[in-house]
Amino acid sequence: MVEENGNHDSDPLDSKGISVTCVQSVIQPNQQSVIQSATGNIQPTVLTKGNVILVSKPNSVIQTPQGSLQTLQVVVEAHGSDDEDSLSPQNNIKKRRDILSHSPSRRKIENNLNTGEIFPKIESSGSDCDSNLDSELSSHSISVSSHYQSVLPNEPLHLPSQNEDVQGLSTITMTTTGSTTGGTILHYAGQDGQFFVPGEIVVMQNTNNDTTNTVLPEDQAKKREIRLLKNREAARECRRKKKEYIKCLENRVAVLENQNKALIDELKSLKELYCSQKTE
DNA sequence: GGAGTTAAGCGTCACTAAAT
DNA sequence: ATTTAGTGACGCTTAACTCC
Repeated sequence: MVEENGNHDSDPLDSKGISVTCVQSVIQPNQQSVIQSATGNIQPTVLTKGNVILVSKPNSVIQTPQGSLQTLQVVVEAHGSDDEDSLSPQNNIKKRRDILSHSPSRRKIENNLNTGEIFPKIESSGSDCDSNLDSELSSHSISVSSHYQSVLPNEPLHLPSQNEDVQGLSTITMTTTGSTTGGTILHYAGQDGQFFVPGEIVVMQNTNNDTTNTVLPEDQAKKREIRLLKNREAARECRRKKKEYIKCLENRVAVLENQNKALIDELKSLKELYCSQKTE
């Protein structure tokens, strides 16, 4: 709630979102004071010169033994790490952007795919249901470099080399047998299993030997879903903190400007006093 | 009222540092 | 080495605003 501190090491926002911070001297009392926040908490605090009073609630008040009251603005400041992060080497940023420019967003890829009408359009509305569908679709699609092979009924189905151990594709030898209306019956070679596939069959063949995401197990999709959910919440929290940080910086600017103005006025009056005493 | 612009917010991806 | 949390960047949507 209230912190009096002289160094710059404290975290601006603790894990519970309570602002605890310190900035350079905004208020410099040199006697014992009572800090009273708007919530009514009273903490006797000794303030030495150069320290700072920060409150997380607006309209808090400082009360000195002399009885003078001072309404405070909320001032919260993050420690230097944020600024340091933003000052990372230029080539580092360039590198990142380079990578990003060569790695278009998933949505973009989806749009490209959608124009080919291979997949149903994926709506990104953020609902759980949609994100399920989203994750499932992206889980089961092969990489962008995959190509597609159309198979017509009664035609032999050409799969990747059977020597390749491509999970879910080459390990299953299939032949198309007699087509039924609007679909094809597929048989697993050497097994009794068979299933009906309505419409034209499209085989997605992975060309880069990446076997890991050909078919993702259910728990992998679930993991992804959890990761996305967590990241979504993390992003929300991150934005909230950022907003708060910017607000606090703006408040600090206002306070420092006021202080600067007061100091200029004080200097001016002292100069006048000095001049008048000198002329006497 | 429709078109264009802008700012804010969101979800996602990629990356990093810290924790395990 | 792997996992996790935090964050910058990107693309998208939407609301508010301005101009014609």
